[in-house]
Amino acid sequence: MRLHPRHAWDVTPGEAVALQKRLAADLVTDRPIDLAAVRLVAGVDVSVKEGRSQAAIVVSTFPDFRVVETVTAERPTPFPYIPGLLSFREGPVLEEAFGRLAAEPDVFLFDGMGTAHPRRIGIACHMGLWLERPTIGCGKTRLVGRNAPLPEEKGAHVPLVDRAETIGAVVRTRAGTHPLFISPGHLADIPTAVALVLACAPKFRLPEPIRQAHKAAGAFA
DNA sequence: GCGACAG
DNA sequence: ATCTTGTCGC
Repeated sequence: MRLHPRHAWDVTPGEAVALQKRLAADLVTDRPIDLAAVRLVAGVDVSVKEGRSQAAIVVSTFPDFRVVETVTAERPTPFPYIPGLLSFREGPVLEEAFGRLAAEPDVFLFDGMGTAHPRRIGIACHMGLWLERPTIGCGKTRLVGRNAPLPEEKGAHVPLVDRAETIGAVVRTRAGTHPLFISPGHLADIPTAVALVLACAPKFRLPEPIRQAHKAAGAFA
């Protein structure tokens, strides 16, 4: 895919925070995804083994999830894990993997946050700027925000709120399991992000594209 | 100063 | 994220 890099990744944590504040102003997080037009969805994930970061992007058809393309990339892990700065740890290897992608997915699902972030720019937002295509953040645990009790039934969702701002939604993709923290990345909005994630998780807690990417990322020794 | 803290 | 076997439950 053609990428649109906005800066180099070799920065200090302090510089990373400054970059996030500048980039956040360019995000579009109130645009509905045209769900009826979605034909291809991509799942994005990174695993780390012995100081090496391994990225996988798996593109599949929607809504039947048949894999049409898988790309991977691997390189030394360049940045420590610091809550709020995940992009700077996983961005470089993802950039390399995106560059190898031939397909042009209609939407990308990320393992991590979108706007549900202290500065409203999680990894799904950040890479969305590189892709200039709709992206969605799918966190397995909370980074920031509070929410009202979530009903037990599959499909239930409540707003995720931080500093009086609704930044995403807590979503029950499956009864009897922990919910997902969903938020728009770039070129998306909360309602359609939630709807797409639910459509991508007909059977398991995690959306199918992310399950496929997770499997691919951890599967190349 | 004391907690919280995506992957 | 990763270290790690068997085991409880649908």
